[in-house]
Amino acid sequence: MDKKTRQKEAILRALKSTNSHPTADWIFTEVRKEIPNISLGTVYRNLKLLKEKGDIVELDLCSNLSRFDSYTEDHYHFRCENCHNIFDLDIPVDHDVNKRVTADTGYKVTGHCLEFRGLCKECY
Amino acid sequence: MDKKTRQKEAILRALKSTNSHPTADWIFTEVRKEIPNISLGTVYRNLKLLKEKGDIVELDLCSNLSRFDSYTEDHYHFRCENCHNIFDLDIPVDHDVNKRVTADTGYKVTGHCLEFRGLCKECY
DNA sequence: TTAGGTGCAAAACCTTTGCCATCCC
DNA sequence: GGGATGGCAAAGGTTTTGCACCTAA
Repeated sequence: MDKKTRQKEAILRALKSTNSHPTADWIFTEVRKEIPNISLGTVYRNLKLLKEKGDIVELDLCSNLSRFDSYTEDHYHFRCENCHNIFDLDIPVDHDVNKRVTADTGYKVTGHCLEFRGLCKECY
Repeated sequence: MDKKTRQKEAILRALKSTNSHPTADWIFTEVRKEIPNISLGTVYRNLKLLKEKGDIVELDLCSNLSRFDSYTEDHYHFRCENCHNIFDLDIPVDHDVNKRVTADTGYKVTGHCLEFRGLCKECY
């Protein structure tokens, strides 16, 4: 298993050539310049292999994933990795961290998203 | 605009009846008990309307969204809300926060995901 | 009366998978 | 040779959209 192939090497090279956290489709477009008949399925399969091997990571990013809540106050979440439930956390939201990161990085930070993960009380 | 309809009211009621952060499909299943011929499209449309009105929120949760990175060290990200680029942040990762939240909440926290947002240096 | 909402189905996306050919080890 | 991989296309899952009909105000 884990053969070295042109496709896999080109995918890894494309990923290393950027720090823009690309999507599979971006990588596909990029690699196709070199291997015009590579298929998107191959890109997905190799990204999966590279991830399993630890050469790359699939990023945990925050985004609206069509999960809804009628509780509209700003709060943090905890996700159980066993039962996959998401729980509201009753801990204070750190609003000052936005200012601190703005000062530290130069980006104009207006908000943040923080999620904890592990095992819930039932699954522990 | 913003008419009151049976469908919209049932959707909001379903959402208020739970704190499980449901998906559109869960809401669809739930509301269908009351309005058997409601369509999934209507659920999506009303969730969008309710969100715009501020009655509900669509949650910002962390997840693997098929964005990849060859930089495998643990680090935080900043997302520009104007140009939508994602930048690596060169600030220390707070590993202790997992322990603190474990102590405060009773959940067994083993990791967290933190993302900042706002405007990047170019867009500011 | 009429702008906005609904149901239905099709389209649009994105990701995975099955199949068979092909390529390395 | 034979298991791993690739190309292709079809299948899956989720969300959006076009359209004709309906309904609340």
